[in-house]
Amino acid sequence: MNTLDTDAYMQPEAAGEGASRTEAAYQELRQRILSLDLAPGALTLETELAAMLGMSRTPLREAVIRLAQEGLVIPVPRRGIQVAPITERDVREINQVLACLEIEAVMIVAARPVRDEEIAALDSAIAAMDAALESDDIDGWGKADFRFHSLIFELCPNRHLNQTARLYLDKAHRARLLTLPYRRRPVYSNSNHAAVVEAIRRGDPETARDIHAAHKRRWSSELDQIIELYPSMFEPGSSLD
Amino acid sequence: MNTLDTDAYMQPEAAGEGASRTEAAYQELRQRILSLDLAPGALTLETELAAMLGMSRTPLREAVIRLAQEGLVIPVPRRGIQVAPITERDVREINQVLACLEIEAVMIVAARPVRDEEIAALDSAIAAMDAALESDDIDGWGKADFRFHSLIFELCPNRHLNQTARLYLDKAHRARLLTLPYRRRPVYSNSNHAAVVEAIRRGDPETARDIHAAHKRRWSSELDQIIELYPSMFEPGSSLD
DNA sequence: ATTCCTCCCAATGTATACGTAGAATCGTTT
DNA sequence: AAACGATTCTACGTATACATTGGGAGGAAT
Repeated sequence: MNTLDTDAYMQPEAAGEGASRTEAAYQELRQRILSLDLAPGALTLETELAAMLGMSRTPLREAVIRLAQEGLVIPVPRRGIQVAPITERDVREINQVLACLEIEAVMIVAARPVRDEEIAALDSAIAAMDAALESDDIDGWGKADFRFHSLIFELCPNRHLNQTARLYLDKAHRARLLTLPYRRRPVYSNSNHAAVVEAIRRGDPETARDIHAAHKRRWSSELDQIIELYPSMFEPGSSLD
Repeated sequence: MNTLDTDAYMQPEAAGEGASRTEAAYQELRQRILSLDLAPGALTLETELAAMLGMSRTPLREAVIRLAQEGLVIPVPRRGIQVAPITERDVREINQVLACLEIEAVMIVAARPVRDEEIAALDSAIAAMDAALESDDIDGWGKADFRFHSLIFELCPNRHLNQTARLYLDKAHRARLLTLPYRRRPVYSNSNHAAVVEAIRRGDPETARDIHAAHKRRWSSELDQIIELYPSMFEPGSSLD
């Protein structure tokens, strides 16, 4: 770390102590983008971002390159770094890929012996979803649902699948932050998830796949309705045009 | 120089002459890695790579970061940039993900109207595979096969799927460069591909999916045999896993 | 007023400088 | 001789300097 004399720009919290500045910038920006704290479509200059994060342009650029590779950011030559907009098309495409990966993952998980504690973790996530539904906590429901799907992928021994899926999971989550306020209460999701877990416990890949596929198909059409109802959702709030 | 048939360009701009040094380094290194020109597991210092490409460390690092994000390279803190090794596990995982994505893609393509010229392109790739098989040109067969699968994804309107799949296609291609010399003549692949194209032409998603799924399953088991026969294939001087 | 041209500036791409940390080497001690 | 310690040296992370280039503002001409 660079702690010679003028330590004017020290970050007191610094959870990730040993992490490099590049890594810190990457995590920070990623978090802000995924949480919509940085608005989709927003344009910011490298210099501004660097200043915002209290570092020079070098580590910032490296972080941005990583984010660009993930599709979370689009460097626009002379205008700045653009936070990836969320188009209607993106939402559909992302969910299609995610569904495909997730169905595969569910099948893989069900095809291998699963420990009780793993089942318990899944059940716990479903319980959290139920609880959130009871108290009309749609945000809490979203979090629990995200946790459930994360778990599915984590239980899957295919690291490549896991890694790629997480990327799409994150993107889907970001998109969902836009759609959540407009969704009706997602009642069937929970019973479907429970049925999938049951199939996993029984070690029944085909059933798990079918249930999950059906669930995904249902969600897809629900998404279509939402998109149709609120097409303005995806208007770039702070886009250049 | 080293121009393989993988003309997978990114969105920004064609990587030709006006490209930035970062872009040039990225393309060049990527090509070399995918063609096994840079051996899996090889360690090279940033300085050496920069010198090799005739540029300073800055653009080189940016290229390396992109490659690292794709999993083609692993920067090892004090030892250098490591070209991603190819483990047996990697091969299995990559093919599993790719199969999953490809089956989805085939279904999507078959579900939408396909123009004659698109069918023709697919047929042409299959013809090239046939011709290569006739003349025992296993390398030519690999290229044509790669082209066929690329086409499948390109005909798929889902850009996210396309992009992610291309990544896995490239990785799988790299792994296949190792296994190609050991493969028996892949006779059934061609008839399967032809059947898939036929299903696509008829607009029959389910059949296309089933055929392709069966094909992928068969290939997967063939791969298993190869791996079992030649486990030494995957041990260049890497020491991870 | 609109359009085109020119000039200026600022944002980026790239090179370089610099401090730090980790590894290897060499010397010392038991 | 082996183990431990100090020292040097090297590779990397980060900051900064610099050149280029594209874009926009302003002016002139129609």
